[in-house]
Amino acid sequence: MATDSAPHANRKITLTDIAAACDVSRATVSLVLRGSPLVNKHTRARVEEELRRQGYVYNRAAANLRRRTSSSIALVLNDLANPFFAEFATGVDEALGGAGYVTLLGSTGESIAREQQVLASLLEHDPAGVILSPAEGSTADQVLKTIGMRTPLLLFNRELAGKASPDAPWDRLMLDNQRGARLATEHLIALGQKRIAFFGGHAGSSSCQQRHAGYVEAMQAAGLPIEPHWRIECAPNRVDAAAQCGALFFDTPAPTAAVCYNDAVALGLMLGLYQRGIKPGRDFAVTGFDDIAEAALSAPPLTTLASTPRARGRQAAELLLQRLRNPQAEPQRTVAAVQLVVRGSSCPPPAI
Amino acid sequence: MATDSAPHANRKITLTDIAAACDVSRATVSLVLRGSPLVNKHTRARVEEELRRQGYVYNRAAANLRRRTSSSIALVLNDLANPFFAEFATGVDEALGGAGYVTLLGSTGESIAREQQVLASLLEHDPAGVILSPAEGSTADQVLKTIGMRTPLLLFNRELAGKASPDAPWDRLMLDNQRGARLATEHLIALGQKRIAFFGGHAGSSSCQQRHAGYVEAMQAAGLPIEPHWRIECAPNRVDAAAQCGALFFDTPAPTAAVCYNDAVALGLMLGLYQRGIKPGRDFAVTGFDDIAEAALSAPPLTTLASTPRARGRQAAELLLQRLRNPQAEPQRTVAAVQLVVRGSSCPPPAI
DNA sequence: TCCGCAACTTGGAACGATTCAAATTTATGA
DNA sequence: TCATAAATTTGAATCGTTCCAAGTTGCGGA
Repeated sequence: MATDSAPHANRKITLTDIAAACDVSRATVSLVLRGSPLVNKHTRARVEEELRRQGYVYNRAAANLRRRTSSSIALVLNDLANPFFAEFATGVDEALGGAGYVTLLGSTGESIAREQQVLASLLEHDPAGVILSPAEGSTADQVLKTIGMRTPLLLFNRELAGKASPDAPWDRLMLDNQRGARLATEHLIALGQKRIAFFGGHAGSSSCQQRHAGYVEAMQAAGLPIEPHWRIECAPNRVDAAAQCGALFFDTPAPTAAVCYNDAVALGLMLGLYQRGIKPGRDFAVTGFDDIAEAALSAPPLTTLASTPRARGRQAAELLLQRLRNPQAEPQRTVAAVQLVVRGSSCPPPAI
Repeated sequence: MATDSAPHANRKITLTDIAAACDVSRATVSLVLRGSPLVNKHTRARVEEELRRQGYVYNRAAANLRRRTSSSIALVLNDLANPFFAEFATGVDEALGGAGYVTLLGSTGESIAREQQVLASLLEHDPAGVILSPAEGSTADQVLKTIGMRTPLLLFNRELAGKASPDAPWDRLMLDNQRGARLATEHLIALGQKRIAFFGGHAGSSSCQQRHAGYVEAMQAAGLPIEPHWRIECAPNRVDAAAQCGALFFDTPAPTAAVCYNDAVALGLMLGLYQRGIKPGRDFAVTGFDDIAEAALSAPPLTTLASTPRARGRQAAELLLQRLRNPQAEPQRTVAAVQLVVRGSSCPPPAI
């Protein structure tokens, strides 16, 4: 039995309906809605009662139109299905929700064409700002063309390609990939490792380049040799990593440790090692990057770099909100620290 | 060097600007925008050129206001950080994007209070519909109160609690938990297993109840005994599952197989088995539920039920879009089939 | 009694689009 | 050449809200 207060109506209740029912003007109802101190206590009570009674729902779109404001932020991700970005999105939504914004979601699946479409479509909804983790190969010119200067942009995780990129007028939040990989490498070196490979990722990707640079930095600082064929590329997933494992052992002496591009690659590599009868964490040291949920639960648990994606999401949202408050400030580049988490997969080299 | 066509302007270009520049009325520009055949070919070209030149961006909010339409759908998830839901969200966004809708995201983190807030906030943006995977314990009354009848709702994954729920007027998309667990159990029975436990999950959760029911169904159909202490509860994660492993072996003869609540539990159980020197897939059969990414990569690979969350996301979007096209149709309850994926973790019982 | 002031309240014009009936221009045929 | 039909174009109202200038009311003091 439906009560009167749960109307089956499909026509939506507006300010005008409430005003008519209370015999006041729309202006007054509007003031009540926004908690203005101007309205009489008694009037306010009457109006609020009526709002409740009729089940009024505020129409933010109309208000935004009139006030020339916006209460949404577009979040465009290259791969929402990836747990890292799912966590990131959760953090973004958390922080934006707290600030009264709503998240417009767009997932591009690493397709540049779809990125353009998604951005264009979301922009029509007039977001106050955009958080973009670009698809691989996405260029600054493209993004500049669709977003223009009309909406503040915060770039996450990857730089845009193209010569326009370096001095493009947007904010950035990046992970400290280089330092992270350096920490991992230094950790292995401190354990006594000398023959250390860099395993996984595509040399084309900017994050892979940065991580590799950190590895090189630590190796050189320690005066250790960097064998070019100890940099092994593979797609950033477990399956391909497991398949490429053999490439580590083409020549002797083979490496006894590997700094991996990320956790997925590291877990895949450990799988591949097992299959060859090599026990990671005892015969061979492995480090990852990201600290995904499984890292702590693998056998052995994975030494890796925690980037706390949810916190990064919150941070991204904060940075963008800050930009909205202060549109004239200089573009800002923020580099988020990552933290080395030592677990069982890293070990000294086996005694000869 | 910024060109004239990439204006640094912050004032937004509207129909009126274009109309003025082309010396036509706003009505004409509007017709051009929507590709009406009414406008003269020559006029159209002129207007389109000007649109491009000024970098006009359509204001969908204004159009929606006037046309009393909406071009967004709210997606509210109990746990976006969970890969299952991240995949689901990706599927939803994919399908909605294709249909010209934009996704308004909300994540509730299993908090009922936050669910209310998020729903209320998203509703103010006037979505055409809502897809909700409710937080555990969320009730039909609450949801009915915030959403009312004003917006079509599609419920995913979980039923709402409360007596109002059964005949509440919304559509549902559920997984076929019962049949899935039955298939897994039947598969084990076909392998010759007789002593089969049901492992993991909270007996309170509706999905766990359904899966358990499927297990019972298959056992009874095969005339096999169901030992009450062979139903072992644990939190749906690896750590707790591994810890509870011992409970399987309290009495003899112990079970030789387990139907697990989900993959996380199954993987944890396998870990626990290893620790007791029992080799899953040889000494003990294990099945999971969900077919998460790691299921195929564990050792042994996990026999499980694939629920293809991305496809479910697309399906959810489709169902909601269908409802929008036909608001008067009867509420629909859809049960998505799950598919048994046989891998190495299921095996015959060890020879006596 | 009248004025001034505080405390409320309100009409009507925006915001950026769409719609439709009506106006205008162009084309057609006798 | 002119009436008429066809092809374009347009003015003004409208969606649901906000904002501002101006209006109303009641009250205390001169």
